[in-house]
Amino acid sequence: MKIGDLAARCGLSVHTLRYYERIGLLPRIARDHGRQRVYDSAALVWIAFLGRLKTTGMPIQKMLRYAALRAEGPGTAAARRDLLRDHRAEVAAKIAELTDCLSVLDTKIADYSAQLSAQETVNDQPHPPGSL
Amino acid sequence: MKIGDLAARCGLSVHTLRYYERIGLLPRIARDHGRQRVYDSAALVWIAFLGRLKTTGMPIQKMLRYAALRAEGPGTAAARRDLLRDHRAEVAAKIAELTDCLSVLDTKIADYSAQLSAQETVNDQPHPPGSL
DNA sequence: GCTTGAGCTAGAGCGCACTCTAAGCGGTAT
DNA sequence: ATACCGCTTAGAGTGCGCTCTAGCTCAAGC
Repeated sequence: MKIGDLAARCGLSVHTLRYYERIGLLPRIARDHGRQRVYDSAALVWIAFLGRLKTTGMPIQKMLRYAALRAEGPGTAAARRDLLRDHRAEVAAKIAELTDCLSVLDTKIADYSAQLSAQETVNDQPHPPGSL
Repeated sequence: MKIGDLAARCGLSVHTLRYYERIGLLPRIARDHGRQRVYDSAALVWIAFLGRLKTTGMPIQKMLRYAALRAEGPGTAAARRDLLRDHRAEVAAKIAELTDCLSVLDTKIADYSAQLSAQETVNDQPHPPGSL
């Protein structure tokens, strides 16, 4: 698979794929005779996982630490687990925070709706119930 | 309340408060005789709400639209409600996305833990159960 | 009255995560 | 064989959201 194919499949741009490689997020990619990168499906799996980390707000520096541990081999499993545990806690906290904000938004939206339907009632009924 | 007091109370820096004002996120603030900003507690409430929007990932451009509607007066209640509804949907979607990622992380963490405890068993028991 | 600290403005600088450009090479279709 | 498309590199540029600096005024405490 060449870089354009991979880009189409993983949803990142060609530019971004080369950028990720440059900074060390992707391991060194094999090249064909013409020095063009050749990817295998493992790259796709790894990129998908990076996408999860990104979605959950992990900064690139931390992804790099994880990628470096991964590149070091199986001896770093404990460190990688700890890093993910740490991140998991952050994600859980973020979900709690968002859930909290959601209820604030709901209150605010309900307030606006109440305000608007009161306004509408006034407009629609110059002689509201009980005023006659 | 002067800008330093407000900064201490709302958790934003003095720089950020002036920046927010400059771009229009905060309404024009009253000044004292020496041209220093004087805030009232309404500013604190507004900033707290902006904080909620920020926490939930609303970009400044969208906050500016909301702030502009707010500054226009009560006639914009419907537009503001719609904007918040729209944002509420995004936040709910984000929560769902994060929750999804959380289970991926949990799986990954469990995999590492299983791997590690298998490793540990091998190390601890040169003659594991059944090998004698 | 003098120092010190806080506030003022305009504008420059920063960190992050891309995103794009320029200039050039390689392989394929016509 | 020529045109074109995708790939290559190094490095510059972008957009966001601050964050800080320089050079100044102002106000309060000693």
